[in-house]
Amino acid sequence: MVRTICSDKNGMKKGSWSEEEDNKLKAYILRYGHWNWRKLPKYAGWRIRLSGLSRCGKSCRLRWMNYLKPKVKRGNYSQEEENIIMKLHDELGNKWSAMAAKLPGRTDNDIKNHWHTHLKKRAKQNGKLKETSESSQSIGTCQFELEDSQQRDDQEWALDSVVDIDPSQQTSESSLLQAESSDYAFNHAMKQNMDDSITSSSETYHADTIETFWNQPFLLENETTTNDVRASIVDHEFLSPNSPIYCEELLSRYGFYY
DNA sequence: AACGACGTCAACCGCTTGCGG
DNA sequence: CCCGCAAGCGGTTGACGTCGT
Repeated sequence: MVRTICSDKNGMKKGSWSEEEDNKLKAYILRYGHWNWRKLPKYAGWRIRLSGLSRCGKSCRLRWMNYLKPKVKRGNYSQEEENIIMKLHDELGNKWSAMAAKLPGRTDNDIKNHWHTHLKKRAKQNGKLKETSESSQSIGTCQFELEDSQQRDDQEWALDSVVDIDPSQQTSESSLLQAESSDYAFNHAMKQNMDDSITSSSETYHADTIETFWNQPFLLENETTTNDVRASIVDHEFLSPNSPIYCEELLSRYGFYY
């Protein structure tokens, strides 16, 4: 199922991601944001190719978007989700990203795969059914159900944006959503900081800081205190001082800090 | 048990789009 | 307006799993 690990001519690793790489990428993005995918691995691992992340930016982006990003659901499609995908495919064609936008937690890649492996056949069968019996009552009923479920899902998903969390955490989850919606501003600030850092006279210091990030061992929640972590995050110069909520939420959501 | 055919899905590739200089 | 770069998108690949013979 997974590709074997190999390298391209630039020494960039290809193939399946190891757990360690996942952890590093996740930790890096949670800490610094993804202000520039192409430069991410450069800043993150270029100087420390042997112990860092020797992946191209595209690969990093894909891994994050399809696998590591919070709230990404995989597999176990519900009947309603499948119905919606089929309906959307009817309307939109192979616009996987547009479909993903309407199916929170699902990625375009995942929907595409699910379509090709499960739903395409069903769609063909339905097509045949339609051909043989345009006015078939069963299909009419089916379409009603789809529209009905779509409306219901739209409502539920609006609420479900805050999903599978315990009620005591809902406030912070909402805050995270707010923080996520300001990703652009945050990433822009990050980029500014990074660009400044690279071009400034203190380049060595910043590069070393990032290098340290990749080389230092992961600290699990029980190895540090929340206050220490909070202080570490807020004190870190790469983080926007304007996004304490973001920091707070990373902690409450992931419970760790690298 | 062995083997081939088929299914699944993570990851890659190349093209398109959008944006800033 | 043009050019270059980065991100996004959709098609395709390929390795592993599963099933049938």
